[in-house]
Amino acid sequence: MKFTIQNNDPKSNARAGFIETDHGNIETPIFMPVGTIGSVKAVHINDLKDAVKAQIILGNTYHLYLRPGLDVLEGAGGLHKFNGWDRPILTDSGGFQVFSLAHRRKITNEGVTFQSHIDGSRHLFTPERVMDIERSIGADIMMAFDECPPYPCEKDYARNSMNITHGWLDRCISHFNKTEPKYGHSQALFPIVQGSVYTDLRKESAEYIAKLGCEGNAIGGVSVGEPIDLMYEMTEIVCNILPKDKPRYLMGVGTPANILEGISMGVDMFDCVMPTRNGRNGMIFTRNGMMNMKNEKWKHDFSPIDSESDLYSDLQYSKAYLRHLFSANEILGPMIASLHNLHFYLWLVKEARKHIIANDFATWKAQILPIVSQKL
RNA sequence: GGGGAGAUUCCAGAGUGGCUAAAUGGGGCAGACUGUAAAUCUGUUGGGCGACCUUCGGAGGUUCGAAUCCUCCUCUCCCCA
Repeated sequence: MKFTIQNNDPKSNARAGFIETDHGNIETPIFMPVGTIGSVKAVHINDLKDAVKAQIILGNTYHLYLRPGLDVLEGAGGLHKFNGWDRPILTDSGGFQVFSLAHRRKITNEGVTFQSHIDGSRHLFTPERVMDIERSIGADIMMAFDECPPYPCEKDYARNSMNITHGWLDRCISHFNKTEPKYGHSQALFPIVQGSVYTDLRKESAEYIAKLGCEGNAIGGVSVGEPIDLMYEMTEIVCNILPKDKPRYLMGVGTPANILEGISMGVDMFDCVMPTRNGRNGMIFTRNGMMNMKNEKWKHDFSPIDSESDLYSDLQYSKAYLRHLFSANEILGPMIASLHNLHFYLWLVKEARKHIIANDFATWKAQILPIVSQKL
């Protein structure tokens, strides 16, 4: 994996670049659709490639390990072959599930004992085990196994959690270096900065990770319910410490506004369930603001879903029809909305990239941010 | 023609003397959603939007008090001829 910066925005820390992987290049800043269980919910691979123009998607170690399981994934020849996505894939390590499935796990220095949310069976995840699983999945970018602390979180807990994450990280790197990719393409390992909302912990964690010289670095433990200003504050602190010549990944973020702010702080990669989950729940993001397509106000609005978009379905279907699909609980509604939202998110980062290269990102951001954030 | 059951708030459907503006479900309306246990979850749904007023087929009656009891009327459904 190789990261090249093409241009730095003169008035912010935003930068445009590209990442080269064995499955193709990724232009940054980039948004990565989330495909937890090996599928970006409600969206076909073909649409993801041709309509959304997604460049990289996510998978999740914990979920894929439980189902379909490693025998199936290895039998298929890795996740790329299994789901037909031949572009880059990033796998989250299951660290977020340490947080989201908090009531069914136990954390020790050794690792985490999980109880499966599917059948209640117990599983032990250690850093070594997670590296092995991510090797079996075959992601181009593997995330280190971390603990994502909740918010709010006492400082003592946050410090201890950060130290555990750092200890696990050392073991991840060591095991990563001892093992080989299984499918002939190279894999990179990204460590994850933690430290909750405490500036000194965040600095300590970022400095710890900056020294390791990994191929890319991630900021975790944000977007877990903390005030947005705190998220921005932590992101900024960490970005200023992480190496400039390596991609920075802000995990789990976020709204269009969050992404624009993140880019201006120097973040290169984002992922979030919001475009797909909110899409399934009837909410769409557009360059003119956010719309709840279930609302009565669209009932007789026969104009295209998004007339400024170049996505076929945005022009083909009307707002009234999309509202009807949601009212009738038709599966096509979530499909159209998810596709639309992903297309918009990818459009947004592509536009941002264009303006970074044109040296007017900050101006453009100031202009578009209030517009995309409003409710229609 | 004979016998029986029933009419409840947008719909379906509980309720059978006061705790009932009325269960529950559906529908409607609105909100939430940030490394996905999510095609999910939450709120609200007579009016005035205060301690107030009008509701449970219609009219009358019993009672301190009725959606709930009585009388008549209207309509619906079922069974037997």
